[in-house]
Amino acid sequence: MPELPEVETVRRGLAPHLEGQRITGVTLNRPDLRLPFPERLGERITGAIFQPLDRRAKYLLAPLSSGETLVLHLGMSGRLLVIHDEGSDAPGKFHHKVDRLVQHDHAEIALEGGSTLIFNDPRRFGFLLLHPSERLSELPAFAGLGVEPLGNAFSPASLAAMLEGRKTAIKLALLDQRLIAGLGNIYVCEALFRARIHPARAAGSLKPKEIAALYPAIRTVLEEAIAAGGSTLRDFRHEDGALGYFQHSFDVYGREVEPCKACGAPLQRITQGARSTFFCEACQR
DNA sequence: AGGATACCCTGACCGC
DNA sequence: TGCGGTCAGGGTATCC
Repeated sequence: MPELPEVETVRRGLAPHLEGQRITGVTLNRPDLRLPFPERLGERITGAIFQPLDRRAKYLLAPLSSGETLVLHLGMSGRLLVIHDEGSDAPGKFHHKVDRLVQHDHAEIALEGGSTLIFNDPRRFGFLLLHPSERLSELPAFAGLGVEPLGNAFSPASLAAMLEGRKTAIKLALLDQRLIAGLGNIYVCEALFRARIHPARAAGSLKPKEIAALYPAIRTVLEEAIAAGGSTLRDFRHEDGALGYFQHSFDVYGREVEPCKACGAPLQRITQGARSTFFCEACQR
Protein backbone atom coordinates (compact mmCIF):
# COMPACT_ATOMS: atom_id res chain seq x y z
CA MET A 1 0.00 0.00 0.00
CA PRO A 2 1.49 3.29 -1.01
CA GLU A 3 2.54 5.50 1.85
CA LEU A 4 4.95 8.41 1.64
CA PRO A 5 8.05 6.33 0.78
CA GLU A 6 6.23 4.49 -1.99
CA VAL A 7 4.92 7.74 -3.46
CA GLU A 8 8.41 9.21 -3.30
CA THR A 9 9.74 6.13 -5.06
CA VAL A 10 7.10 6.52 -7.75
CA ARG A 11 8.04 10.17 -8.15
CA ARG A 12 11.71 9.37 -8.62
CA GLY A 13 10.95 6.53 -10.97
CA LEU A 14 8.53 8.48 -13.10
CA ALA A 15 10.52 11.69 -13.31
CA PRO A 16 12.91 10.72 -16.12
CA HIS A 17 10.02 9.39 -18.18
CA LEU A 18 7.70 12.37 -17.80
CA GLU A 19 9.70 15.54 -17.29
CA GLY A 20 9.96 17.54 -20.48
CA GLN A 21 7.49 15.29 -22.27
CA ARG A 22 4.48 16.72 -24.08
CA ILE A 23 1.04 15.23 -23.56
CA THR A 24 -0.63 14.24 -26.81
CA GLY A 25 -3.86 12.76 -25.57
CA VAL A 26 -5.87 11.38 -22.68
CA THR A 27 -8.09 8.31 -22.49
CA LEU A 28 -10.42 7.81 -19.56
CA ASN A 29 -11.97 4.39 -19.28
CA ARG A 30 -14.53 5.35 -16.66
CA PRO A 31 -15.98 8.61 -15.30
CA ASP A 32 -14.37 8.52 -11.88
CA LEU A 33 -12.17 6.87 -9.31
CA ARG A 34 -12.68 7.81 -5.68
CA LEU A 35 -13.59 11.23 -7.05
CA PRO A 36 -14.77 12.24 -10.52
CA PHE A 37 -12.03 12.93 -13.05
CA PRO A 38 -11.50 16.67 -13.68
CA GLU A 39 -13.85 18.39 -16.10
CA ARG A 40 -12.56 18.40 -19.70
CA LEU A 41 -9.31 16.78 -18.56
CA GLY A 42 -8.08 15.88 -22.03
CA GLU A 43 -8.75 19.31 -23.40
CA ARG A 44 -6.97 20.99 -20.49
CA ILE A 45 -3.77 18.99 -20.49
CA THR A 46 -3.24 17.97 -24.10
CA GLY A 47 -0.29 19.90 -25.50
CA ALA A 48 1.12 20.68 -22.07
CA ILE A 49 4.63 19.63 -21.01
CA PHE A 50 5.44 17.89 -17.75
CA GLN A 51 7.56 20.03 -15.40
CA PRO A 52 9.67 18.51 -12.59
CA LEU A 53 7.58 16.20 -10.43
CA ASP A 54 6.92 16.97 -6.81
CA ARG A 55 5.29 15.34 -3.81
CA ARG A 56 3.20 16.57 -0.90
CA ALA A 57 2.50 13.95 1.78
CA LYS A 58 1.16 10.98 -0.17
CA TYR A 59 0.18 13.10 -3.15
CA LEU A 60 2.18 13.03 -6.33
CA LEU A 61 2.27 16.43 -8.02
CA ALA A 62 2.85 16.83 -11.72
CA PRO A 63 3.03 20.52 -12.64
CA LEU A 64 2.36 21.21 -16.30
CA SER A 65 3.52 24.00 -18.58
CA SER A 66 -0.14 25.02 -18.87
CA GLY A 67 -0.04 26.40 -15.34
CA GLU A 68 -2.11 23.61 -13.87
CA THR A 69 -0.89 20.68 -11.79
CA LEU A 70 -2.01 17.08 -11.97
CA VAL A 71 -2.50 15.84 -8.41
CA LEU A 72 -2.54 12.08 -8.02
CA HIS A 73 -3.33 9.96 -5.01
CA LEU A 74 -2.76 6.23 -5.29
CA GLY A 75 -5.22 5.28 -2.59
CA MET A 76 -4.76 1.70 -1.49
CA SER A 77 -4.13 -0.12 -4.72
CA GLY A 78 -3.17 2.54 -7.25
CA ARG A 79 -0.25 2.01 -9.61
CA LEU A 80 1.35 4.26 -12.14
CA LEU A 81 3.30 2.80 -14.99
CA VAL A 82 4.88 3.98 -18.15
CA ILE A 83 4.51 1.78 -21.17
CA HIS A 84 6.48 2.32 -24.31
CA ASP A 85 4.72 1.38 -27.48
CA GLU A 86 7.33 0.38 -30.03
CA GLY A 87 4.80 1.14 -32.72
CA SER A 88 4.44 0.00 -36.29
CA ASP A 89 8.07 0.67 -37.14
CA ALA A 90 9.08 -2.20 -34.90
CA PRO A 91 6.88 -5.09 -35.99
CA GLY A 92 6.74 -7.99 -33.62
CA LYS A 93 8.20 -6.04 -30.77
CA PHE A 94 6.72 -5.41 -27.36
CA HIS A 95 3.32 -3.79 -27.56
CA HIS A 96 1.63 -2.98 -24.32
CA LYS A 97 -1.95 -3.41 -25.40
CA VAL A 98 -1.48 -7.07 -26.10
CA ASP A 99 1.21 -7.82 -23.58
CA ARG A 100 -0.26 -6.55 -20.38
CA LEU A 101 -3.39 -6.88 -18.35
CA VAL A 102 -5.58 -3.87 -19.04
CA GLN A 103 -8.20 -4.48 -16.39
CA HIS A 104 -8.44 -1.48 -14.04
CA ASP A 105 -6.45 0.78 -16.35
CA HIS A 106 -8.65 3.79 -15.64
CA ALA A 107 -6.68 6.67 -17.11
CA GLU A 108 -4.08 6.74 -19.87
CA ILE A 109 -2.01 9.78 -20.74
CA ALA A 110 -0.21 9.52 -24.07
CA LEU A 111 3.13 11.27 -24.55
CA GLU A 112 4.75 12.64 -27.66
CA GLY A 113 7.67 10.22 -27.49
CA GLY A 114 5.39 7.21 -27.82
CA SER A 115 5.09 6.37 -24.14
CA THR A 116 1.87 6.17 -22.20
CA LEU A 117 1.39 6.89 -18.50
CA ILE A 118 -1.21 4.55 -17.07
CA PHE A 119 -3.14 4.91 -13.82
CA ASN A 120 -4.26 1.45 -12.75
CA ASP A 121 -6.26 1.08 -9.55
CA PRO A 122 -8.35 -2.04 -8.85
CA ARG A 123 -9.98 -0.69 -5.71
CA ARG A 124 -10.42 2.84 -6.99
CA PHE A 125 -9.51 4.49 -3.71
CA GLY A 126 -7.13 6.71 -5.62
CA PHE A 127 -7.98 9.90 -7.45
CA LEU A 128 -6.66 12.39 -9.95
CA LEU A 129 -7.22 16.13 -9.72
CA LEU A 130 -6.22 19.09 -11.89
CA HIS A 131 -5.82 22.50 -10.31
CA PRO A 132 -3.98 25.78 -10.95
CA SER A 133 -0.42 25.30 -9.72
CA GLU A 134 -0.35 28.51 -7.75
CA ARG A 135 -3.47 27.66 -5.79
CA LEU A 136 -3.00 24.05 -4.75
CA SER A 137 -3.63 24.96 -1.14
CA GLU A 138 -7.25 25.60 -2.12
CA LEU A 139 -7.80 21.91 -2.67
CA PRO A 140 -9.89 20.36 0.09
CA ALA A 141 -7.37 17.53 0.26
CA PHE A 142 -4.57 20.01 1.00
CA ALA A 143 -6.36 22.25 3.45
CA GLY A 144 -5.12 21.67 6.94
CA LEU A 145 -2.45 19.22 5.86
CA GLY A 146 0.26 18.98 8.50
CA VAL A 147 4.02 19.12 8.38
CA GLU A 148 6.12 17.05 6.00
CA PRO A 149 7.90 14.46 8.15
CA LEU A 150 11.05 14.71 6.03
CA GLY A 151 10.94 18.48 5.78
CA ASN A 152 12.74 21.15 7.78
CA ALA A 153 9.63 22.12 9.70
CA PHE A 154 9.51 18.74 11.37
CA SER A 155 11.71 18.76 14.46
CA PRO A 156 11.71 17.37 18.00
CA ALA A 157 10.28 20.71 19.10
CA SER A 158 7.46 20.73 16.55
CA LEU A 159 6.67 17.10 17.33
CA ALA A 160 6.48 17.91 21.03
CA ALA A 161 4.24 20.90 20.32
CA MET A 162 1.76 18.93 18.24
CA LEU A 163 1.48 16.16 20.83
CA GLU A 164 1.25 18.36 23.89
CA GLY A 165 -1.99 18.04 25.78
CA ARG A 166 -3.51 15.54 23.38
CA LYS A 167 -5.37 12.70 24.99
CA THR A 168 -5.67 10.64 21.83
CA ALA A 169 -3.45 7.57 21.47
CA ILE A 170 -0.01 8.33 20.05
CA LYS A 171 -0.68 5.87 17.22
CA LEU A 172 -3.74 7.83 16.14
CA ALA A 173 -2.04 11.19 16.58
CA LEU A 174 0.78 10.11 14.26
CA LEU A 175 -1.75 8.96 11.68
CA ASP A 176 -3.56 12.31 11.80
CA GLN A 177 -2.68 14.02 8.53
CA ARG A 178 -3.43 17.42 10.07
CA LEU A 179 -0.42 16.96 12.35
CA ILE A 180 2.09 15.05 10.24
CA ALA A 181 1.24 14.62 6.58
CA GLY A 182 2.17 11.37 4.90
CA LEU A 183 2.54 8.84 7.68
CA GLY A 184 0.39 5.74 7.22
CA ASN A 185 -0.41 2.69 9.27
CA ILE A 186 2.71 0.74 8.41
CA TYR A 187 5.36 3.33 9.15
CA VAL A 188 3.62 4.56 12.29
CA CYS A 189 3.77 1.03 13.68
CA GLU A 190 7.40 0.74 12.70
CA ALA A 191 8.39 4.10 14.16
CA LEU A 192 6.70 3.40 17.49
CA PHE A 193 8.46 0.06 17.70
CA ARG A 194 11.83 1.66 17.10
CA ALA A 195 11.13 4.31 19.68
CA ARG A 196 9.91 1.63 22.11
CA ILE A 197 6.68 3.51 22.75
CA HIS A 198 3.39 1.73 23.36
CA PRO A 199 0.86 2.70 20.65
CA ALA A 200 -1.98 3.20 23.12
CA ARG A 201 -0.15 5.78 25.21
CA ALA A 202 -1.83 9.17 25.33
CA ALA A 203 0.03 11.42 22.89
CA GLY A 204 0.40 14.13 25.50
CA SER A 205 1.96 11.76 28.01
CA LEU A 206 5.20 11.28 26.10
CA LYS A 207 8.24 12.48 27.99
CA PRO A 208 10.93 14.61 26.33
CA LYS A 209 13.22 11.60 26.18
CA GLU A 210 10.55 9.58 24.38
CA ILE A 211 9.89 12.36 21.91
CA ALA A 212 13.63 12.57 21.36
CA ALA A 213 13.54 8.88 20.40
CA LEU A 214 10.35 9.06 18.35
CA TYR A 215 11.45 11.94 16.17
CA PRO A 216 14.49 10.22 14.59
CA ALA A 217 12.57 6.94 14.47
CA ILE A 218 9.96 8.52 12.18
CA ARG A 219 12.57 10.06 9.92
CA THR A 220 14.79 7.02 9.63
CA VAL A 221 11.92 4.61 9.05
CA LEU A 222 10.81 6.75 6.12
CA GLU A 223 14.31 7.38 4.81
CA GLU A 224 15.23 3.71 4.91
CA ALA A 225 12.03 2.77 3.10
CA ILE A 226 12.73 5.35 0.41
CA ALA A 227 16.25 4.00 0.03
CA ALA A 228 14.86 0.47 -0.24
CA GLY A 229 12.34 1.64 -2.85
CA GLY A 230 14.95 3.43 -4.85
CA SER A 231 16.99 0.27 -5.08
CA THR A 232 14.05 -1.48 -6.73
CA LEU A 233 13.52 1.05 -9.52
CA ARG A 234 13.84 -0.53 -12.90
CA ASP A 235 13.24 0.25 -16.49
CA PHE A 236 9.55 1.00 -16.80
CA ARG A 237 9.46 -0.25 -20.32
CA HIS A 238 9.64 -3.84 -19.26
CA GLU A 239 8.18 -3.51 -15.85
CA ASP A 240 4.55 -4.39 -15.55
CA GLY A 241 3.00 -2.55 -12.67
CA ALA A 242 5.66 -3.03 -10.05
CA LEU A 243 6.03 0.70 -9.66
CA GLY A 244 4.88 1.97 -6.31
CA TYR A 245 5.23 -1.38 -4.63
CA PHE A 246 8.44 -2.89 -3.48
CA GLN A 247 9.57 -5.66 -1.22
CA HIS A 248 10.39 -4.21 2.12
CA SER A 249 10.69 -6.03 5.38
CA PHE A 250 9.04 -4.65 8.48
CA ASP A 251 9.91 -5.23 12.14
CA VAL A 252 6.33 -5.42 13.39
CA TYR A 253 3.80 -4.64 10.68
CA GLY A 254 1.86 -7.73 9.66
CA ARG A 255 3.86 -9.89 12.06
CA GLU A 256 1.31 -10.71 14.72
CA VAL A 257 2.41 -13.70 16.82
CA GLU A 258 5.88 -13.77 15.27
CA PRO A 259 8.72 -13.25 17.74
CA CYS A 260 9.91 -9.71 18.35
CA LYS A 261 13.31 -9.27 16.74
CA ALA A 262 14.52 -7.43 19.83
CA CYS A 263 13.29 -9.61 22.69
CA GLY A 264 11.72 -12.71 21.16
CA ALA A 265 8.31 -12.21 22.74
CA PRO A 266 5.35 -12.77 20.39
CA LEU A 267 4.18 -9.57 18.71
CA GLN A 268 0.67 -8.34 19.40
CA ARG A 269 -2.09 -6.92 17.28
CA ILE A 270 -4.71 -4.52 18.55
CA THR A 271 -7.28 -2.34 16.82
CA GLN A 272 -7.10 1.44 17.04
CA GLY A 273 -9.36 3.69 15.03
CA ALA A 274 -10.67 0.61 13.20
CA ARG A 275 -7.15 -0.15 12.00
CA SER A 276 -4.64 -2.79 13.03
CA THR A 277 -1.72 -1.85 15.20
CA PHE A 278 1.22 -4.24 15.51
CA PHE A 279 3.63 -3.89 18.39
CA CYS A 280 5.71 -5.63 21.02
CA GLU A 281 4.12 -5.55 24.44
CA ALA A 282 7.43 -6.25 26.12
CA CYS A 283 9.56 -3.66 24.33
CA GLN A 284 7.07 -0.83 23.89
CA ARG A 285 6.05 0.96 27.03
C1' DA B 1 -14.51 20.75 18.65
C1' DG B 2 -12.83 16.58 18.51
C1' DG B 3 -13.38 11.81 18.74
C1' DA B 4 -15.64 7.71 16.82
C1' DT B 5 -17.69 5.38 13.12
C1' DA B 6 -19.30 4.29 8.31
C1' DC B 7 -18.31 4.25 3.72
C1' DC B 8 -16.02 3.72 -0.72
C1' DC B 9 -13.91 -0.73 -3.42
C1' DT B 10 -11.87 -5.30 -5.07
C1' DG B 11 -8.60 -8.91 -4.39
C1' DA B 12 -6.59 -12.10 -1.26
C1' DC B 13 -7.39 -15.38 1.87
C1' DC B 14 -9.80 -18.84 4.68
C1' DG B 15 -12.96 -22.44 5.94
C1' DC B 16 -16.19 -25.62 4.41
C1' DT C 1 -13.24 -26.55 -7.22
C1' DG C 2 -16.21 -23.30 -5.76
C1' DC C 3 -18.42 -20.33 -2.88
C1' DG C 4 -19.47 -17.19 0.75
C1' DG C 5 -17.57 -14.51 4.40
C1' DT C 6 -13.99 -11.57 6.22
C1' DC C 7 -10.33 -8.43 6.05
C1' DA C 8 -7.23 -4.80 4.32
C1' DG C 9 -7.11 0.65 4.79
C1' DG C 10 -6.62 6.56 3.23
C1' DG C 11 -9.43 10.01 3.08
C1' DT C 12 -13.91 11.94 3.63
C1' DA C 13 -18.47 12.53 5.51
C1' DT C 14 -21.35 12.31 9.23
C1' DC C 15 -22.55 11.40 13.69
C1' DC C 16 -22.55 12.33 18.65
